[in-house]
Order: sequence, then structure tokens, then C-alpha cells
Amino acid sequence: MRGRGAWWQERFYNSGARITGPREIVMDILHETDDHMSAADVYVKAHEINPSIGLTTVYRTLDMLTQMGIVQKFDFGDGKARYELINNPGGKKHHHHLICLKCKAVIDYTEFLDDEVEFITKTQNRLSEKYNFDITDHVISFYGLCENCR
Amino acid sequence: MRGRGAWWQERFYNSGARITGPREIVMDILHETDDHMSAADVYVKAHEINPSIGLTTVYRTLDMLTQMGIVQKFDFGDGKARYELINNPGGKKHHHHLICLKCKAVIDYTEFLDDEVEFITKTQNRLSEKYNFDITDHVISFYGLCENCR
DNA sequence: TTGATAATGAAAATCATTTTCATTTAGAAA
DNA sequence: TTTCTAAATGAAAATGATTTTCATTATCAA
Repeated sequence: MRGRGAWWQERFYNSGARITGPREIVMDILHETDDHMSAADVYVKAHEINPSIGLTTVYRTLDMLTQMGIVQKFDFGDGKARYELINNPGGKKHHHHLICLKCKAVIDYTEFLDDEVEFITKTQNRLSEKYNFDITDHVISFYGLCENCR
Repeated sequence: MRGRGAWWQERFYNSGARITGPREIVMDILHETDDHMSAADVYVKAHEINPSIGLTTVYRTLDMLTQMGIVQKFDFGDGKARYELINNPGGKKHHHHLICLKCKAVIDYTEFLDDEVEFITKTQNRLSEKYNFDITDHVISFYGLCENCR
């Protein structure tokens, strides 16, 4: 299943990043899950595939992917960062999060994105022009109390 | 300047939270700044006012305020959480963030909120109904590379 | 095939945040 | 006002995620 899509390899190349075993494995793992994975989660899976991979490398790879805009890093308030592929062809759809402030439960929602696209596109264009930012991504999260905690 | 607004004291009361010296000081500090303060930042200021206040209490207070929806907790990716008052009468306006993935610079923007209000209100209503969530807050952030890093 | 350099892994270091626990305090009740 | 009890506090220790260091290895352009 390795090398399923050259799409990211091309992006690595364009960034001057080498394509290595550990990086391929991390990309595979991210492709294969629908979860919000922490670095430790990725490490555990990577370790099953190749026990010589170090946690440090997982961190470094996830960080690099985040900076390249391939991965999105989230903080749900439970003390560890979570990572998700931004473009996962055939994978999880674009979505946002509904986060409970008390129990930290996270609900992914994909509804109501039509209105969002319109709003985000417009705002993003305005912002990138005004602040000369190369915007690659956005986050929309709603916070509150879930039905169990309210 | 203490006790400037009873608004939060009432909310403390309604939550069964006691109004204590340390908590008043933390609220004052949050009222008086426009920055995105970390717990350590708040601690330093609190310590100037009353050196007996402990960092632990600052953390606990900020956490409580976050759960009460008085404060919003942010993660800009630099490893420490930031806190801002959500309703600061006479203070900083509602705003969102533009965050550089490389240098972690944060730009606050307040423009283009008219479109946002419409979009957010609608989405929030739909979500709270569908998922039975008591939504108190939202975050919209844009990520990318700032003009120096792009 | 080779060499420069990027990437890696293990271990140690860092550092934000949380926990523990003995002490103090707010504020309801008497 | 005084008393009483649960909530709040602070210091210190513990935790745990993430980063740094540095010697070794591997990628890939030439």
C-alpha cells in the first residue's frame, strides 16, 4: 500500500524534504485512520510496522507535515496535540469540531458546510490580501457543554 | 479598580464559586490587558500585586474561568496555552486569529465580522439543536505563512 | 559509487501543567 | 458576630508531552 499516492511525495520534493522510510510510514498511518491521533498514537502504530522508529522522529515528521500544510494540528484541551491529514483523497471529509469544555468530548460534524465555504472563501481572500499572508488552512471550532455535561 | 464590574461576581455566585482575593486579581489582570496571556504571564503580574499567589492557583483559576465561559483558551502552537476574556466590557473587541505556522506570529483581526455573525449564528443554532450542545463560544483561526516566512 | 548533508534514534533535558496534601479562608448558618 | 465546614490555596513533588543533543545512518544529487 506504500506510495499509494505520489501527491505528497511531490510536495516533499518541492520542499526539499527527503522521502524516508519513517516518513512514508507516518503518511500511511495518517491515511489509514479517521481518528484524531496524538503523536504517541502514531508512534505506537509506526512501531508495530517498524520497531526501530523513534518517537522523536514521529514528532519531527508531524511537525514538518504541519508546516507543509499537509497535516492539521489540533488542541482539544486534553494536553496532547492531535493530527489529521488535511487532504485525504478517498478519506475523511473536511469537517469541524464541537468540543465539550468539561469532558473534552469531540464531535466531528460535516453538516452545514455549504454556508461555510462561502463565508470562508470570502474572508480568506480578504485576509490574505490585507495581511499578505499565504493562508493554507482554517479551523472552526465550537465550544460548550455536551448533553451529558450541561 | 477592584470589583469594577459585578458582572463576573454574579456569575461566580451562580456557579457556586467563591470570590477570593486571587480570583479577583486574576480577573483584574485579564481586564487590563489586550494581550494573549499565558498562565505564566498572568502569574508574573499577579505576583507583583500579591507575592503570595501561587502559580497553581493561577492555573486553577484560568481553568475554572474557561469552563465557566468567561475566558477563552487558545493554542497558537508554541507550547503554552493563552487566555483571553470573552466579554470584556470596554475592552478588546471580538476578534479572530491569523497564525503563522512557521514563526508562530499571531495577528488579531476584527475586520469582516459582519459576514461572520450571520454564518456563525446560523451554524451554531443548527449544531446546538442537532447535537444537543450548549454552545457558548467559537473559534475561527486561519493558518498559513506570514509575509516574512512565506 | 560517492560524498555532502539531511534525517534518525536514544537518552537526557525542558518545561508547561497537574497532583498531593497540609493549611487557610469564604461565607452560610447559628 | 462567631462558628463551622467545604472550598480554595500554596509549596513542593510528580507528571507527561515535547524538544534538544549528539553520534550514527541513509538519501539522493552529482
